Order: sequence, then structure tokens, then C-alpha cells
Amino acid sequence: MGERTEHTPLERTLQLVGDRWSILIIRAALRGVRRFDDFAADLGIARPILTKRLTRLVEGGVMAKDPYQEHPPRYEYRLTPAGVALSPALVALIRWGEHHLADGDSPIVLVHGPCGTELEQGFWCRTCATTFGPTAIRAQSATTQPEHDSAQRDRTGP
Amino acid sequence: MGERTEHTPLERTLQLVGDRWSILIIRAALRGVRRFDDFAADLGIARPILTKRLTRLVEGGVMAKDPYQEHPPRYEYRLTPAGVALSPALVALIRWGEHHLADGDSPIVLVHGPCGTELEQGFWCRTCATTFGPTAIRAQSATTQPEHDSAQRDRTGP
DNA sequence: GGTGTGGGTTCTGAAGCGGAACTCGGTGGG
DNA sequence: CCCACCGAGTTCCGCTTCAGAACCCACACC
Repeated sequence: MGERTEHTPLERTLQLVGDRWSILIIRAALRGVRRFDDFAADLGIARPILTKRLTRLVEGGVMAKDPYQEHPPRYEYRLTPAGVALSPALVALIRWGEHHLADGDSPIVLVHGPCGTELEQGFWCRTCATTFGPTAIRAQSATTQPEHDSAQRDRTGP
Repeated sequence: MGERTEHTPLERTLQLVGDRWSILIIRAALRGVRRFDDFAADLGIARPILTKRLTRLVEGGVMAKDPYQEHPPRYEYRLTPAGVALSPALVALIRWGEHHLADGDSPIVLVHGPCGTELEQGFWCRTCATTFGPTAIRAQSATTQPEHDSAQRDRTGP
């Protein structure tokens, strides 16, 4: 049996959200869906699978299960900050589908809300003050300097 | 039998690469793996599954199957430009795993090759010359004005 | 006290996945 | 000429996961 303890970050990420539904659940949550039945209706997912996926996402820190009323104890599932941090991945997948899987029936694009311009997504180096493509990416151990707090936040850009 | 013809870009993307192996196959291809047996050995994937995944990725335009020698006819699988265009999604998933699924054993980060600074990834609006977070994203039809549901509820900050 | 609602759990099949063994064309060595 | 070998799959079998529908249960409302 597979003793591969999925050691790379990508493998661990895919263990958590790399199935057919988790990403769609997260997208629904980003749109404001919170309750079990709303997820089920919105996604068309089988309810037992939804139970399992939500449980796994909660255990993985992507979502949180909070009571929203007491007496009939009812819960809602919200994205944690870690869950919201998956947005760039979602957006990348959506954009890729838009540009490379167009069926001609629904040309929908993601835009910057305030101005309506189609958004772009790229890699940005703070030091060089430049954007760059995938060929300039290198993986590197961070043992010497555990600088983990970079977080893509609203900034003024390149 | 789900007759849902997966109409949104995200659903179509996940139909193609939203299984347990496709993303890992694409990562291996980005690292230079090209041949059937090399994929099998590198990933530890069962060979019948690898056959199916490679076939689907070729049909989906993500990879191309080209002969690399004639007389014993042998083929290699390369990423197409569309396949390389999935890099931002891969990088987003890798970075998320690095930052939110750290097990303390392998702190590896992605850096800008030339200078070694950890890369950032964000949404960029050419018109406003600014980067922004997920709450400022809106989905909009590319042909007409924004009639597609605003797709965004109020959320706590990113 | 019956009905409705939200949030699940049990039951079935039907897919998909994993492992090993087998096939098939061609090549190279003895 | 014969046999081993290599790359690229395909078959066969067993196990795990998924999908669908039905069912359960605690409570609230009428």
C-alpha cells in the first residue's frame, strides 16, 4: 500500500483540495454560500460526499464550522483566512478555463470590480520590482531565513 | 448519471485536470519529464491510469504526443503552450501548501531565480495600475455589460 | 401534534484507482 | 536464428470512492 506520505507542498495541497468537489465548494463559499443545504443545492453534490468534503476542509483549516443559532443548533461553514488565501489558485484555474477551454457559449471573464478591466495575474519580485514568467521560478530551501510572512495584499503595483 | 454539462470555466477546467494525478503529471512535465515510463516511475502512478490521464490531457490540449524516434516508434509527451499556461495555477497551489500546510519538515519556497527573493503572486489591473485582493474581483460577460450575477457577497476582509 | 426545516447518516450500485502480469513491435547480442 | 530486452501500453482482478435516493432526528411553528 502506498507509503508515500505526500511530502511536497503540492502533494499535500492536493490531498486536501485535489478532488472533484473541494475547489467548487470553496468557490461557492467565496460567493457567500454558508449552509449545508445551500452547498448541496448550489453544487448538485451528493450529500454524503458534501459531509465528507466539508469535514476534511474543516480539519485542513480551510473552512470553519460555527454555530449561527443556538436553540435548534445550526452551523454554518465559512472560509478561514487560509481558505480565502486559495483565491489565487481558484482564479488561475478559472482564467485558464476561460482562455483555453472556450466553448463559445459563455465568454465570461474576471475583471477588476471598480473599473471593469480584465484582471491579470503574474509573478512579482519585490526586490527586482518586475513581473516574470514561470521559467524564472526556482525552488529553494528556506531554512536559513524562515521569512514566511509575505502575503499578497493590496499594494500599489509594478 | 450527471447530465450537468459543466458550463462554467472552472468546472470545465476541473473536468480536465481536477483529479488526483493530472496536476502532478503537469508538474512533472514542467520539470522535464517526457516519456511514459519516466512519468510512471517519477509519480508512482499505476500505468493504466497514466495512460488515461495522458490521453485526456492530449485531447484537452494540455499536452502533445510527438514521436521522438521513428524506427521503433516511440513517443514523448510535451506540454503545449496551453499546458505551460497552467503554471500560475500550479504555483498558487504550491505556494498555498507551503504557507498553510507546513509540517515543519521541509520549508521550501518558490523564489525569483535571478535574485532569490520569494515570489509574490497577485491580481493586477492594468488600467488602475494596482494590485488587489479577491474581494475586488467580479465576473462579467465579455460581450455585453455586467449582467451576470454580481457573484460576490460581503465578506470579511481577505 | 402534524408539518417543515436544517443537517446530516444508511443503504444500495456504479465508477475510478492500484498492482501485477501480459502483449506487441522492434533492436541488439551471441 | 534465437532469445533477452526495452518502451509503451493493455488486461485482469480486487479494493476504495462516488452518486442517488431514502431515511433519521432534533427542534420550531402553526
